[in-house]
Amino acid sequence: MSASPGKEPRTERGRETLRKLLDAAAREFGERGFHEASISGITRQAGTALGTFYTYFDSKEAIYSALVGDMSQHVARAATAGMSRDSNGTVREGEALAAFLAFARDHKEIYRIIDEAEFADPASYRQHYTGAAERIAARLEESVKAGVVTPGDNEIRAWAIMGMNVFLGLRFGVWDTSRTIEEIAVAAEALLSEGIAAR
Amino acid sequence: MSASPGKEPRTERGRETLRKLLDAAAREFGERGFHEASISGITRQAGTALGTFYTYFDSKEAIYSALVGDMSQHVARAATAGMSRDSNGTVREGEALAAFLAFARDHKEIYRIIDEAEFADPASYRQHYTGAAERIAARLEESVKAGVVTPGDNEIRAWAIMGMNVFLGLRFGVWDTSRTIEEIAVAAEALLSEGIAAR
Amino acid sequence: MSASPGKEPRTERGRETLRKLLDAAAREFGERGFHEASISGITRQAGTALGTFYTYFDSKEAIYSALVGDMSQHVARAATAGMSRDSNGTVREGEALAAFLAFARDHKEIYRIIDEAEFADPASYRQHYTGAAERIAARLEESVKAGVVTPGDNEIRAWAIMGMNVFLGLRFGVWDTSRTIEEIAVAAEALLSEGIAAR
Amino acid sequence: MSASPGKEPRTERGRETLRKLLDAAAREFGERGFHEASISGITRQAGTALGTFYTYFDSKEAIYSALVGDMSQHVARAATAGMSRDSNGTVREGEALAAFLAFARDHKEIYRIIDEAEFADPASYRQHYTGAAERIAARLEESVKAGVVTPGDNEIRAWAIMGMNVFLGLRFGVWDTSRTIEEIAVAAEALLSEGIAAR
DNA sequence: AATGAATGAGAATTCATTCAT
DNA sequence: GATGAATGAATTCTCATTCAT
Repeated sequence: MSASPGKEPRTERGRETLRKLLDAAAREFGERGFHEASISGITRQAGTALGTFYTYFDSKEAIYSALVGDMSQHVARAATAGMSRDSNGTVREGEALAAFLAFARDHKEIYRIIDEAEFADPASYRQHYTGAAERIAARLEESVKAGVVTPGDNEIRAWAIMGMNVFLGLRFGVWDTSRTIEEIAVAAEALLSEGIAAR
Repeated sequence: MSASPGKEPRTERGRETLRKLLDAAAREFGERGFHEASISGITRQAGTALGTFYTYFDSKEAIYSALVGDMSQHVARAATAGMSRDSNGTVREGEALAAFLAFARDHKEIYRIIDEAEFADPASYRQHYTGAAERIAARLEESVKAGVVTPGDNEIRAWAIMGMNVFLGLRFGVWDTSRTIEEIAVAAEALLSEGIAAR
Repeated sequence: MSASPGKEPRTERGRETLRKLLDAAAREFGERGFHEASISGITRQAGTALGTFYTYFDSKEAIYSALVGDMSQHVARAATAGMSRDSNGTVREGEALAAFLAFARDHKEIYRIIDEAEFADPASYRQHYTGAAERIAARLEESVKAGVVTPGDNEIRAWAIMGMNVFLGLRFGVWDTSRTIEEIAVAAEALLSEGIAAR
Repeated sequence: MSASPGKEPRTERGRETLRKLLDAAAREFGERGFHEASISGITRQAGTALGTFYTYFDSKEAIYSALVGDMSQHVARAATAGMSRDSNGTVREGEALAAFLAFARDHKEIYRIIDEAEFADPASYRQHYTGAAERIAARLEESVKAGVVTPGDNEIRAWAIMGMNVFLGLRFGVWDTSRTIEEIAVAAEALLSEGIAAR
């Protein structure tokens, strides 16, 4: 399913091996990073022979790309899942941030894998963040229509919000977990809804 | 000055060679990224012999570290230089963002170099962003005292603002320059000062 | 029939598969040469599964050998077929060359396959050229008896004639076809019958 | 001198190493053929480290190409050297053949290296044989002017003569040396000067 | 200080062949 | 007979680092 073109497994046994390889790759890339990771490390963790890797993937880049795509979906799903059905506006963005922070704490390797794509697989990296920004912008659009968000340039806002989330996730999700997620999310939502200028 | 300890140049000629190596390294790392870059690529661009590299640096990591430190200072100086003497509060942050965007457009390699440090030299990466966040937080503190910014958790705010800046810089500084810097800075400052919630 | 010993097909379906493999091998070896050719390339072109190859052949060498033998027969038959029933002497050799040139133009892969056997399967190579030389020598013998060719060392002559044919075939059959076959054959026959020394 | 571009040695020590590599390559390719030969085999025979190979050559193909060029010159020089100062016409061609046969007997590896180039490095192969044919054609031209050779298509004749020589060299120079060189050369010259048709 | 040759560990990739289904 | 997944040895090539001059 995420094998290289022409290398899709045709039997059940093949599908199992492919899955083992992808799982092993997530571990290997997560632990060692793209460049330090090795195909033989992946197959060792997967419990297959070295050559088996090439039954399903063309190269190290190919499996990495497949993986980034996979994980990008996971992150998107986690953020969406964190939003309550009927919230909108800055509240909804706060929920998304909280969900993202929780996800980052649980899946530190995903952070590493997606962000290293900026250098190892730029196309996937761009696609991941462009997609995320578009989803935020679409939510803002909706909220503007609903009258809970002021009109404005939602593309710029979306990239600003995403940047906030990513850096808060790195700082308070991955590097240091001594603060509660609540705390971070509340502060960020306040900034987002009312700004910080004294009036 | 940024040579490895014990390898500082002692003559004028030595200082020149060191400078040539650092400039060449900025180009090489900027063009090819840390892992694809090679020492021989650096010395080729510097016009020196391969062995000369080790007269000034202990390793590839060492010169990379030196470079990240260098660039980190440049970025900080550029942001500071963009702020007018007597501005404060969100206005000052808007000016810092504008200055940063201008710098990013002129020095696209900084993203490649500083951000890849997350994987190639995590200590420098952390130091760069921690330093930047501290400077933002300190400015906010001042502004709170001056009464132009509401009291709040300035550490969280600082990381949020920094994230905004970094992603706006990547999206509208490096990837696509069809929007004016003004436009971006104004929208970001509005978000920052008043938020986006309708009242 | 040309399968490896003990692997001859026993059913009609088997005979078809064998034929598909041999045809595919001619294409694969012709296009890519012995070393670049791969079993999987052969089975891909044949439209069979990889493992099926080993139902009929013991190894890559085995099918290559079978193929060289096949082609060797084709070449011999083509040369013979070009000779008119009652010609002899140098006329007959001229006809054989013309037939060979026509064959080479139509089957450029034979050079690639037969000549590469010098390195990939020396026994077959030797057998091919020794056989061809013997046939030429036998024809010369006949012609000597018929009084149209002067007595002489027909083994040496046969190898000389064969060398001529092979290089004229490569140069004017495979590499460049701007000259007519007639032209080449006439010039070669003249050389062969009267030599080139002025008298 | 025959290193890959940009890899020419700059010191005496370098020139020595390059020479060792080329000599080792001639042995390795001669013994094992292009495909069976390995870089590590070459460096083992040369007594250098594996990596040293890449100080001078870009690839296995590159050193092979350099070698074919080298050997092509050797062969040409040997054939020329065998011709007596004032001979011409078919006599001269007979001398060239005798010289070539002697050379082939002494340097069987050269035969193998140049002929395998048809598959491993076609450009060099073509260049080698095209050059040889041009030299023969030029000699014939001269002899025609001198009145010792009849006018005719000297390009076709040259390729025919070259083919004769190559196959006689393979058969009676490399495969089997039970006949004397004299014997072969005399028979070939007779064929060439008077042809074999009875009159 | 500068030079550039030498080193060798390390990694990706290929592919003939085997074998269970 | 046919299938296609699994195997792993073998090979090429890279490059940071050392060192003699």
